[in-house]
This record gives sequence, C-alpha cells and structure tokens, in this order.
Amino acid sequence: MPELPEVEHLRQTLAPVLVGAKVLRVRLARRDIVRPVNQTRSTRVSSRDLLGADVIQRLERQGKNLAIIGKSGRALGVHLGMSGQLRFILKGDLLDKSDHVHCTWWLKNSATEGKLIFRDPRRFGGLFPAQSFDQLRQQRWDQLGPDALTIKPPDLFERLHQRNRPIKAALLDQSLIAGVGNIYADEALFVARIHPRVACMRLSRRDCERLTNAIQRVMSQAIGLGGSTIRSYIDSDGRGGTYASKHQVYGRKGKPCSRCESTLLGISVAQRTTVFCPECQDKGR
DNA sequence: AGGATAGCCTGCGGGC
DNA sequence: TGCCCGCAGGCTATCC
Repeated sequence: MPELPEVEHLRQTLAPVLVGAKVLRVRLARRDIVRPVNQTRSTRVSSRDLLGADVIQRLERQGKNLAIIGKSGRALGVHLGMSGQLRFILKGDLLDKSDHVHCTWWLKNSATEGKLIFRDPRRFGGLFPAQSFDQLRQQRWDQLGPDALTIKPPDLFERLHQRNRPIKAALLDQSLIAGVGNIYADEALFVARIHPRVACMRLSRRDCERLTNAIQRVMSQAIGLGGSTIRSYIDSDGRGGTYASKHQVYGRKGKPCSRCESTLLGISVAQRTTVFCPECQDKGR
C-alpha cells in the first residue's frame, strides 16, 4: 500500500508533532520488526537505538523509506512494507485498533503530549536503527535510485535506455527509481500513454520526459489528497487518503477507459497485477 | 541481466 | 453463518 505519496504525506503530517519532541519512553513489543542496518546480528535492541531519551530533530524520506533523526545524531529508518502504519495519538485519545502494535514512543513537546505507534499486521515493514543518518544512508538508502518526485527525465532515460526489461518492471525496481509501487506505476504509464510491456530500450528521450512528468504529476496530486487508501492505508491521524477515487486504471480492470471508453485490460507483468488501456497505451511506440 | 518462483505475514472479499 | 480460496500496496533470496 504505502508508496512514495503515502510516505511523503505521512512525513508532512508527522513532522509538526514529532519535530522538537522529547522521547520519554519507548516500548518495543516485537523484537523481530527491528532489523539491523549492518549484517552483524545484534541480539539486543536498546531504548537508545530506538531514539529513547532523544529529541526528534527532523524527518527525511527517500522513495518509500522514512527516517526519524534525533538531535543526538542517531537515526531510525522506518519502512512500512505492505501494511505498516505510523500513528500519532494525543494523550487521552484512544487508538481504535490496538492489535499488531509493535513499537510505541511516548513523546512530549512544548505544545503536545502523546504517543507514536508503529502498527504492522503483515510485518513486511520494519525499523532500522543506525548510529547516524549517514550510516543509514550508506547501508540502505544508497542502494536506492533517485527519488521519483525529483528525478530528471535525462537521468531516467540514462537508467533505462540499455535495458531490455518491460518498463513496468523497471519502474517497480527501487534501485532504478525510488518510490514507485504497483498503483502509481500503472497510473503513470496510463497518463504517459506507454504500454506496460514496452522494453525500456525502446523508449525515446521524449517518452522518458512524458513518463517522468506523468509520475510526478500523479504523485504530487496523490500527496495532496493524502495518498491512496485501498484496504488499510491510513495516515498519522488515522485518516485514509482519497486519491483512490482518482485512479484511472488501477483496480479498474474491465471498466471503460476514461479517455477512449475501451475496456481496460488486466495482465501480469513482472508477476504483478497490471491494468492498462489497450487503445491509449500503444506498444508500438 | 533479468525472469520465475517462493517466502515472509495477516486480512478481506467472493463463492459456495 | 461459516469455511475455503485467492488475492493484496513490498522486498529479498535463490535458482536458471
């Protein structure tokens, strides 16, 4: 669920309550959602690893990854996987769903007091403690391609033009471009009028420009609407995003194309469900 | 290089 | 109502 727009919306809504807050206490309910950044399997997770007693300085994002950075210099990477949520609960408020809460941070700043919770039923997500933001970047974020929101068309072209794989598969590859998941890949390809199975090497510079613009347009719009809520995605306040109502292809297999009324087709590309318009998205070009 | 497959998990909706 | 099945937004490892 959470792709770049959902994570960015989360970063934007979380920042006002988190930045400047002191971490009074941390409770880790499930040890196994903490994954070491380096390969050394540390047996113990200290409160300090999870920013205990720290003051939150800022939040960073690259692709679908979030980092919470403390004034001490420590950083905590957060990945939401498929079903992860970060919620902020004001003191006195009740959490509607309290199952699968794996980590809780009690926070206090000058204006508010409350707790941040990490919930993740499927546990594909995780927390990644690091000594510093630099370390987190080196160990994890450096393997990501440029962020989808800011990548430049010539950069995308350079990354794609020698490859023979389908464009959809490339868009989902986080080491090529970071932040695009199944929903926004389909939406962007539709907007750019590119067939999901076209080999990357057949895309011209102009195609890459259209595609970059489409990705960024679709994602910016989604961020403004709080992202796409399909099943379970909710933001830090527990609200779902409304971008799903704007989806033109994702989840609309068999329905008419919004541009030409042709029936949208569902296929599988790189083992992922893919929906596209056979008329508007031409494989020949 | 990149395809295919399996695995990590739970929740939900559809069909019976 | 309840059970079984397939499917889901991510990512990794392994084999070919």
